[in-house]
Amino acid sequence: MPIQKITKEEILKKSIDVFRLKGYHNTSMQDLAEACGLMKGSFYHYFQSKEALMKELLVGVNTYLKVKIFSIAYDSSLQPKDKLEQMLKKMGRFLFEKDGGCIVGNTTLETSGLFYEFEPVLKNIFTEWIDAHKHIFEEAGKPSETALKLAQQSIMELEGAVMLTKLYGNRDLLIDAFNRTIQKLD
Amino acid sequence: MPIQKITKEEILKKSIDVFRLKGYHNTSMQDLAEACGLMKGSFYHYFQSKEALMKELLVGVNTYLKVKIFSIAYDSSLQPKDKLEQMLKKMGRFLFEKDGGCIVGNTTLETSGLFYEFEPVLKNIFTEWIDAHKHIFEEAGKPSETALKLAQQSIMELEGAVMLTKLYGNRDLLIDAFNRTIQKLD
DNA sequence: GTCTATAAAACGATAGAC
DNA sequence: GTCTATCGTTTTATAGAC
Repeated sequence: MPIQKITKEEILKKSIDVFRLKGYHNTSMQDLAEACGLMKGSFYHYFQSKEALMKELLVGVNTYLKVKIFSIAYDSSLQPKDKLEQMLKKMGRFLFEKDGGCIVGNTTLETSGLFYEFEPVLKNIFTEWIDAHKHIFEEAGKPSETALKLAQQSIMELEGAVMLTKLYGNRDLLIDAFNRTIQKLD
Repeated sequence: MPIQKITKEEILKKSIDVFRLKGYHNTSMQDLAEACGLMKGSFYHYFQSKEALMKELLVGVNTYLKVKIFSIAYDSSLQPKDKLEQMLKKMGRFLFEKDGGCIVGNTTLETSGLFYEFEPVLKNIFTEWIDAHKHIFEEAGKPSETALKLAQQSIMELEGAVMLTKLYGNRDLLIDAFNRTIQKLD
């Protein structure tokens, strides 16, 4: 029995870094293989196709965000402002951990309208993200409709900030966006 | 057989539609050729490479935006609010004319950090866009630093709105972002 | 004949898949 | 490793306009 050099989870983790840096179409199986220390053919023992790999990766990101970040919005031991601050702090780490910006935003712009395979999970991520912010704004006393608009606005501004941060290499733009999101609680 | 089927300008115009729909890497010379009614080899009569074609295309977009849209910010016959409304209205037409969202935002997320060839023109577009908004906010009485932040915030929110509009197919998100930009004048 | 826009064919490289 | 398809690109040929 051959030894297992790498687990499926480790492949997914390494692949995120490559995809967020190079994009979906511009990343080859060869690129992923090199990042994982595998022969490119070996990938097909773990995943049916490049598309299936990307889809599983996005589902994993969805789970991570839901469990580790969005869940903070529903933690009853925290005040609204603390919730928002903690969420944004963790989101900042998620975005800045490696170069390349936001894998969710990048993949959305690159594939939505083309690959119906990715759309459900991408929509789910943004919907849960918006819902989490909405919940906090409601808890802070905003009417439901207002809370929704503020939440949508926050997420749009963050994704736009990530875009300009990636282009200009200036993280202050994202910090500003974080601060404005917190000010929306008032 | 006619000696010229298409002009360089027409090629650029048709290519924008393909690139914004399919993205840069996922668009093949074959795709562009079909959109233009040419053989793919014939493209090299007009452009040195796919990269050179994209760069010229982006420079053309920059010129279009500068002349047709950003210039409104400096039209002395208009009030600040009218300027902003006209700019956003024209930007909306530019974004919704065809499917695929914003060619500038799409290309930024797909190529910045990878292709240094595109970065100068992409940066220039965003800088001129932000400057135009900043100018209007200053004219409306905002201090320079405040005007800059409001301008950056507006552009980030618009690009984020385009992203979610592309994903959800719901243009109301962009309309809301337009309206909030106008409200920032108060 | 010369010039030019296009077609046609073929190149080496690399893609995703097995 | 090996397949086949397709990528971006290059080269060659051809069809009109002068």
